[in-house]
Amino acid sequence: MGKELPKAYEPQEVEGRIYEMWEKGGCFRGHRDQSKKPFTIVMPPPNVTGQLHMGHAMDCTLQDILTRFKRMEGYAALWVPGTDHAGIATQIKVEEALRENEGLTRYDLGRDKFLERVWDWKHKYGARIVEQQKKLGVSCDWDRARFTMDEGLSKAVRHVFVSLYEKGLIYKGSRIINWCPHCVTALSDAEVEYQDKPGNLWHIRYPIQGEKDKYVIVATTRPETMLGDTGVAVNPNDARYKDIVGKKCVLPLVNREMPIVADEYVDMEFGTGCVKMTPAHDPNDFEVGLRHNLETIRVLDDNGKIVEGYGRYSGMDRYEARKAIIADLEAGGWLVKVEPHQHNVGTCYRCHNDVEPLISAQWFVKMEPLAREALRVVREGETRFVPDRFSKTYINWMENVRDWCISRQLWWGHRIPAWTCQDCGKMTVSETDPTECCHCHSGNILQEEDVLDTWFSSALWPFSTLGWPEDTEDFRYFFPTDVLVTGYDIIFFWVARMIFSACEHTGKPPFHTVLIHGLVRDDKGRKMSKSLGNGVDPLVVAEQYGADALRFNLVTGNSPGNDMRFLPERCEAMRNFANKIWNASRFVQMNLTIEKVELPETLTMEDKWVLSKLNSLIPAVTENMDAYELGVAAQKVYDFIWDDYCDWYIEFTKARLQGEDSGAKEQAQQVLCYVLTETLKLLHPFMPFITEEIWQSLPHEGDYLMLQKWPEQKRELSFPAEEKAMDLIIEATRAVRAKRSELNVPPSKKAHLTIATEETAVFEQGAPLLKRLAWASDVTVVGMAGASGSDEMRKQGMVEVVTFGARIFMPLAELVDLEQEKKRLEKELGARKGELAGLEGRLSNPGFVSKAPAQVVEGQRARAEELRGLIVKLEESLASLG
RNA sequence: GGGAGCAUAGCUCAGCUGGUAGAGCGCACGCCUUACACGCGUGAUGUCACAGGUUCGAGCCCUGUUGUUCCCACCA
Repeated sequence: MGKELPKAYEPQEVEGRIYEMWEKGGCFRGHRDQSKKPFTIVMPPPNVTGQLHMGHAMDCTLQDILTRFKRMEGYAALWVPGTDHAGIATQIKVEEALRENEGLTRYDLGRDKFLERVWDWKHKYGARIVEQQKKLGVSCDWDRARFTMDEGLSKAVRHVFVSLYEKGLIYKGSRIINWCPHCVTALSDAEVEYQDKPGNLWHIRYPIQGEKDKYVIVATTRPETMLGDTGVAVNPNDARYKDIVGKKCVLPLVNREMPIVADEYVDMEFGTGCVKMTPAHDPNDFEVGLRHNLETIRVLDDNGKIVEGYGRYSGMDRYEARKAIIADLEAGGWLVKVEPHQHNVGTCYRCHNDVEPLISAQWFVKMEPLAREALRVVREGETRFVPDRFSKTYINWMENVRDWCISRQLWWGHRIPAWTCQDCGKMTVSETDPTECCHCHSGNILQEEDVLDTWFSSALWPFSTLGWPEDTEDFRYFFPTDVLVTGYDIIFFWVARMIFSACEHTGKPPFHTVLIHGLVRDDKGRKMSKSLGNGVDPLVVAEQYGADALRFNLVTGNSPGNDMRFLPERCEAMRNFANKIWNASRFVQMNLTIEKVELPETLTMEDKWVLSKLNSLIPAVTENMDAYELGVAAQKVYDFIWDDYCDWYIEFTKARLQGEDSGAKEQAQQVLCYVLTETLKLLHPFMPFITEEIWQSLPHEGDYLMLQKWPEQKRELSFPAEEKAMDLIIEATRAVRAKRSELNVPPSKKAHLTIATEETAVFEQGAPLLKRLAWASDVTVVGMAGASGSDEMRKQGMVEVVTFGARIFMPLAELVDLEQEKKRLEKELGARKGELAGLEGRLSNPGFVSKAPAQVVEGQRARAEELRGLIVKLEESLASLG
């Protein structure tokens, strides 16, 4: 207490210190407490590859707000942090570094040595992420931090794999999958991003066998795949090609004989109506091939190069081969025409190179049985998306989901726990490393080389982090978790998979609410990206404006699920807000004489007004929080602090604080402190640092603001009459100020106010407030005893201001331009009459009176009554001007 | 080809279950009114995309149109 505070808030000085205090105090720890309800959030684990970006900052902020709110509400709050090993992404990074620094590939090092390097990387960057998160003020339980490749989580992965395998829900098979030749691995469907790219449609002539000068003309966007063609298909209903179905054609350049088949798949309208079939490199062709027994011939190797056996093309990269093949087709007269064609190309979500569909032996999760329950829990509302529209996205995806390719040809990840016997060929799948074949007991077994999709382990995150599959106390108490907060961009990758995984393995959906937020874009609305160089580093912003300002920026001014633009000037505005609170607190602390905050027995009108305002703010904010309308909640607190507390209440108290009456002084201090303290609690989830810092320096009980009880509405602190009365005072203050401003009277020039009103009691009480805030030398309140008094004052050359509650006179008439004043009055009168006419129209409408809620009708009646009174006063005032 | 979002003040956006529009920034004028110039006071600015409909009443609900962004989908 009594500590001298700097004039401007310095977040850099405060934040680190406060965070350390919380950590030391164990404030973040989630304690199992049977007397409390748990509230659990698991953090979407950031990749160990990178650093925090603005999207993470938003994601963390939302989670932190919810966690802090629930913790204050009395829940046993637990927020589990962690990081993801991010298979492909991390492996690529480490490989790049290896190549750049040492000119080596992972193969040069070998699997074990390479993995050591990745672990080094993980330790370095994983720690950095934690540091960054702490700067934002996240209140997660660091003791429970997990990594997807921790021993416990790896056990969970093995357990799930074996369990699904034994249920027949995991299988290995040769199917068309998406292959990234750059990352040299298979991808799941979700990992392919489709982009419209300009390309060509090449029309190629395939001669019909045994018939001179007869051809079929096929159209293709990927001519290099022709090397793997094993047929041509036409639509069975296509009259043009009826006669050639069943015949054979010859593949140019390769001279392969291929059947011409009829299949419904072919669209007669597109291209020439003839389609070359490449079953090994196109998912549709693969299907057609199955129906017609076409051969599958793979012509691209894992690196996207043409395989052996194709002469000069062999060894060529796919793009090189395309050029060469087109050139040769042209030279041979096989190329009929080329037309530009926009087409949808699949690209790798990690490296953005074109993906090649190809046949490969991979592991899959059978989705149909798992999707059933995952659909049910969302359809029946056991798991709810906020905003609700995302449940449609989810359902639509889940309804159409295909089997999930989970094997990756990488080294970094959970190695597939399957061993093939070199003697009998049988597969052993086991949670613990087997020493012999489960079938023939031969010791000659070899483990699969591949690892699992990163998302296979993240899918288990909500329960694997709590100790599952062990039956741990944490798991029993904290699971299912409550809210999952994430961006809409990973609903398919992650949210969907967590839901079906939890349903399958724990029998429960992993959380009851999925809070979806949008992307943080740059100030021009573009995605922030490394290549554009338009990314804004949250830590730089936090350093400059304070983490609280950054957090407040990220949660206000946007609505759930929608993207937001990051505008630096908004950070400035939020920093100004922080500073405003800081200075309000400095004011409260100046000459503070109380040591304990207790509301006094007797309260003034303005005390009751502010308490009453606060009292209705509390449930409003709480309701918004419960409805996940965090931005609205924050905005309400902001408005209360700036408008009600600072602009009005603090000003109201100055008269008492600077007066002689020590009792009144103390009373004002009590109310100031009380309201500030309660407000700091409401603001704390949004701006944890500054609120804690201020709270610590105010009279308080308890150790930490962050562990205080969330405010509750109190019936005895609701004062509607005083709110109304103060409205009159505030309105009068405004009216006087407006008039003075209009007349260009500086605040230093005080004027005596004479207030004619029917609410004499209110204005007498409010006189000291008006005197101060309306820059009056003195205030005299007279009754509204007829127009005579008013006329008298007008005669004395007073300026008159008319409000709902009063006529206010001040001796500034010499400054008034009569004509302008008349115009102004006429304008206001016109507007007021217009408003009244509207109201009267509505009130005389039987439909409105009978159908609208009584409360609304009553409100409008009262308003009309007020307006009538005002209009009378305005008319008189106008008349007096002649 | 399906689905979704958005269109509100000069800019960026709020607007909860329908009761006649708000914020921040910017702009204009005036202020060092002893917490704050990262501030204070006052003010200007909107056919809430367009057209219909439901309703006593629509920025908000329904239908359609236009523009725009995104997601999903195997059209070679």
